[in-house]
Amino acid sequence: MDRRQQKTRTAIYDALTKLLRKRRFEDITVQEIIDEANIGRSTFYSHFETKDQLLEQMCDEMFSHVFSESLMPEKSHDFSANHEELRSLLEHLLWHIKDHEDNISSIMYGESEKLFTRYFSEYLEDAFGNMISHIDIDVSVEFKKQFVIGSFINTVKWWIGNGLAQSPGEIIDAYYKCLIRR
Amino acid sequence: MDRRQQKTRTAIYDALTKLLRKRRFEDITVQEIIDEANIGRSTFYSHFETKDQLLEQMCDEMFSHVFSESLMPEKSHDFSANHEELRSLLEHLLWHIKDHEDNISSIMYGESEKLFTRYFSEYLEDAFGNMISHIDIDVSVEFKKQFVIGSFINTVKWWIGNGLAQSPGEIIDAYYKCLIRR
DNA sequence: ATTTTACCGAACACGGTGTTCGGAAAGTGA
DNA sequence: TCACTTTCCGAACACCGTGTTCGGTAAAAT
Repeated sequence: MDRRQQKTRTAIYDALTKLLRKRRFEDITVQEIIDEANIGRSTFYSHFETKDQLLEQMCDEMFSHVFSESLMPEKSHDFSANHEELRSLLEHLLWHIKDHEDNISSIMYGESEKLFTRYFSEYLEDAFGNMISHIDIDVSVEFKKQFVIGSFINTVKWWIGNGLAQSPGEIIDAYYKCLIRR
Repeated sequence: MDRRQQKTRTAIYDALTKLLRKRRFEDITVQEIIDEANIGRSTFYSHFETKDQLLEQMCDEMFSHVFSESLMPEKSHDFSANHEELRSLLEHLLWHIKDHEDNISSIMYGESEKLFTRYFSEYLEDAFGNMISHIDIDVSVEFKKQFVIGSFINTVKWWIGNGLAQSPGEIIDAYYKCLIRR
């Protein structure tokens, strides 16, 4: 693969990441990205069809790394027997997020937040999967799913919004305490 | 007050409401609103400085009605003694939302969802207020607040997203079951 | 050395936003 | 009814951001 392509690609990503630290994606102009990345206008458009596609691809790359396969449990695994395992999976995930703090914090404001929520939901639906059906409350499965996953994502967003002030362990702890109430 | 003003104002609101049923606010053009409302361009801009201001004012009016003062408990009221009271307050609130189903459902997609969340948070912070500090879990007050309010808003969003399929009572029921776990 | 590929950037077409202004029409008050 | 005030109308305009085009240059691949 041509080195030139890689260079401009990362230049664009870096430029956008930097700009996202100061304003929301919607308010950033293609011209600004171009200037910051120090590339030509047509070069930008030969890499990305639109500004939105750039964001989508950048998020794609990042989130697929954060939620990497290595973190996924076996589909068939049964967490009901062992809550500790799910717990450590989630904590692991938060550590990954912490690793990408810079990028993620930038992305979490404005329109791009929704991409995060989408990815996160999909991932967690697998992660929580059969654990949810084992929660013994007289409420529809759909509602339970919505509640458990929604409140987790919420918590993570809150955590990120607060600048990741707590450790992943503390967050999972608090989340579990609120959810399980032993 | 001049009848003409009222007429164009409601014409604009109605037009936007109608258009919002089909696409997101970001994708709606001022020209479309004007055509739908059947008014002149400069008339639109004599009522609203920008397209965004229109949305904001419309939401302002609507949400302040949904979360109307009549629903607010006394600031000093202590819900800890009587969960039933908070419960009926929340159910009451959901009925109000159901009354405005048309408008709210439209607004809940796209950028405008955030306005809803903002209003809702502010309102609930008052409503839940001192109830939260009485939840006996070893977790910071900030976290509890985030968890309780966040999961409630989440639930309501989910409910709206599903076309308000359940009754307000059912929703509050399920929410309480998940939150309290007696 | 030749060919392929990527980059450059000025110029352009297009579409949406918000402004201006003179004239028409509707409301107000005597 | 007549003057007057307010609102509405809409065409024309300036402005800005998006995405395209194309001839030329530089870098990489063979």
